[in-house]
Amino acid sequence: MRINRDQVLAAALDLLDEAGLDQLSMRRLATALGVQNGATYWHFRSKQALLEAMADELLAGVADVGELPWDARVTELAARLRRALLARRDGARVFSGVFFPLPNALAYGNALIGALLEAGLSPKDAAWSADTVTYHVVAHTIEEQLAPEAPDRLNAAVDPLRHPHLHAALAHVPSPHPEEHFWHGLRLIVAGIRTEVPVGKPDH
Amino acid sequence: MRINRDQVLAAALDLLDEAGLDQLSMRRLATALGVQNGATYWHFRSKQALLEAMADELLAGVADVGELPWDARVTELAARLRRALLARRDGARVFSGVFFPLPNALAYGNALIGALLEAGLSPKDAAWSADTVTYHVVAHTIEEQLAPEAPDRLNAAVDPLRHPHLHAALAHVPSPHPEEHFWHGLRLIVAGIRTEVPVGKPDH
DNA sequence: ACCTGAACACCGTTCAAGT
DNA sequence: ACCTGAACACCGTTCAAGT
Repeated sequence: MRINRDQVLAAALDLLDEAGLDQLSMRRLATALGVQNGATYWHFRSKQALLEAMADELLAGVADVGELPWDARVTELAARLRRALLARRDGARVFSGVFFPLPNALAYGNALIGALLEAGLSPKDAAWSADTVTYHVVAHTIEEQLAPEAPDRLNAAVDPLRHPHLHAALAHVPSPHPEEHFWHGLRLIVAGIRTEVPVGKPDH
Repeated sequence: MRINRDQVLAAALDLLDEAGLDQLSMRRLATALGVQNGATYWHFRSKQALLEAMADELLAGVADVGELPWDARVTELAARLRRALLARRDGARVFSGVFFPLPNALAYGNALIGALLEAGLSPKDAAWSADTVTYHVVAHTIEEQLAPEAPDRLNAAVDPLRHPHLHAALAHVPSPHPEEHFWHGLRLIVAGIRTEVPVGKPDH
């Protein structure tokens, strides 16, 4: 059997969908490719390197947004990142285990910071606000992709007397409407960013 | 050798500090306790159960905040959660691998939602805004605890021509001042929450 | 250049048997 | 009640040897 790097990457992403991140092993991957255990190591020098390539593959095209006012651009980039992570099982966890410096991730970071600089933020505020946006996208999406298990255990654990406030909000946590939940948090953050945009830099 | 549940938990947290989450194995833990591999399984039915107990142990006392205006209380809770996660190596990753329904985590969630309900938010907005705050704390702290490796690889990967905006902000990402970075994002989120507090509910 | 075969040094978990 | 000893079914990684 003869395989190339792209085939390994594609097979790894397919195996991710089938088995999930926790069951994704180099040995199962080799078997799926019809090859011996050691063979994939010629194409990726470690499992970590493969996971990084997978993470960046997920982000293909995420940074390609058109001309928009800064706040709509920030929102669009966040939404595109979320959709990209949702496209594969455990996509958000794969991405968060890796985080930065591969091509598509860099393009995303560059586009997001660019929108915030254009809004009039300092480089520092732009970088930090970009992180806040990305933290929300990734953390929200991780929870969204884990959600299946959560609700029953939580309902059983919350004592209305000991945790009255949590109990009052229990119908909304974890959210049965992840899409709205996502937008709510993103709107909050963009509203917060807007408060630090200097006056005289209106966006629309 | 005779051990009890508390000793296993304490030894696990010490091993976490020494070895880090990735090197924390049930076998190393047994060895540290001077006991055979199977022995810890009498006290915790799985590694996952042990990690959950560790996560909740980290959060001891986090919810114990005094009477404060709602926004100061939200800020205080977030800061206390961050400090609790920073207290042990990889604390944020341990917590994020587990997330909810143990006693100290429930107390934290209850206190945070309580502050937001008192601000005048609906249960839904309170629950969702609480999640946004917690996402920020956890994601920020994970990155803060990983930081050692990140900066050089990133500097090498950013091409000033291809990523001009990212390049302009490179001194701030990853942040050399995690404390300020944390407060910046938290302030943003609290400012965003303030925009959805109904009028006639001033807090100070 | 790219794969096989086989090994090394680990894992989490289970469970009969002991005390 | 709590631990030992030993096994089961896995891991990631390396590397001489083959083609």
